[in-house]
Amino acid sequence: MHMQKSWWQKKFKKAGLRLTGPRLVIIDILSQTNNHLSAEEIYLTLRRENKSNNIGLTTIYRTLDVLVRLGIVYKFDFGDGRTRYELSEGPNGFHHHHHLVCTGCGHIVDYTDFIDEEKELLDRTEKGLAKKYNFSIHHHLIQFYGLCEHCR
Amino acid sequence: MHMQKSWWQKKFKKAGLRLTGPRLVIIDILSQTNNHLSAEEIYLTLRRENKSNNIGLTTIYRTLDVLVRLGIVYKFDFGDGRTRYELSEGPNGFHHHHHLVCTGCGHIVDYTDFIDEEKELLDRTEKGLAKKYNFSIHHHLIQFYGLCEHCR
DNA sequence: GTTGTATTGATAACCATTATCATTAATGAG
DNA sequence: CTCATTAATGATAATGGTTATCAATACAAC
Repeated sequence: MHMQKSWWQKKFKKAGLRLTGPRLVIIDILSQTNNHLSAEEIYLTLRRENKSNNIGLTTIYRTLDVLVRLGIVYKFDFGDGRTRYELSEGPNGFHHHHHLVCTGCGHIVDYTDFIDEEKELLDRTEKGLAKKYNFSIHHHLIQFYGLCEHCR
Repeated sequence: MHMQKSWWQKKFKKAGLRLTGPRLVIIDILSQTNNHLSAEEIYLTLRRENKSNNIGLTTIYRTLDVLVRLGIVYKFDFGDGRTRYELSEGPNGFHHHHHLVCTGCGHIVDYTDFIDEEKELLDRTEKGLAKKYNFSIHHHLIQFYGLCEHCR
């Protein structure tokens, strides 16, 4: 009786990488939250929840790197001096969104409004750019910056 | 016989900031290039061109910070571990563009294609987001990532 | 020119991230 | 299941971009 492999387990297999304890735990942490965690936040969450008290910070960084390379996790810079990460796909399938960043308090809004319109234009732009500049384009980044109601 | 004040000189005045030698030189460096310079690159360019051999790296960082606050310079993270800067407006007026980033070699293409279409959608999106999430939005960031022909 | 104060520069400190390397554990063969 | 191979881990130290400190300097208003 075998458990169904999840989407990311398949990616690990295909890349010839091992499915280790720390990697499972880190993906678990990321799948439990809607926040955009930094490496240190993942590390602290791990300790707090006793998921596995002895995963080193180094391993967190290395694992995140692997996850980004496999496309399982997206990497963001919101300007607060630390890199932040989020799962590219939730348990219920893709959940494509962009970000609205408050430059006052750092609050992040994940918005899905306008995504369809944006997507249409982005696809077109992407194709045009790829052809004109001879690039193979993998992904894009859209962020809006401003002040939220509290920081106004 | 007075020299006409440039657009950024007015911004300094309005903010009550002094127009110092180092600040003039740093803006000059930025206006001489189409590249996206890091603080250290500005520092080295300065030395190389003997613009003023004794401007400290600290001053570069501080000045860039001021310039960003005044909206004279835009700040970017292209994923190579150093912040990069470019003038928001060239000597010939605005020159709005977005960036295409090669994740292989770090090469950056400033593209203006599709900007008009993008602008229309972005304005609309911006208004919608501002209203729905009660933000005052100041600027946005769009980047495409991929591999250039050499890194393919 | 004088003066008050913002700005500067040398230095040290900071802190997120990466390199090192001996130890541990996932995986596949038998 | 057991073993051997080798990828992965974790403690520690190192790296490197950026920021804090503080005495010295220079801009700008009078």
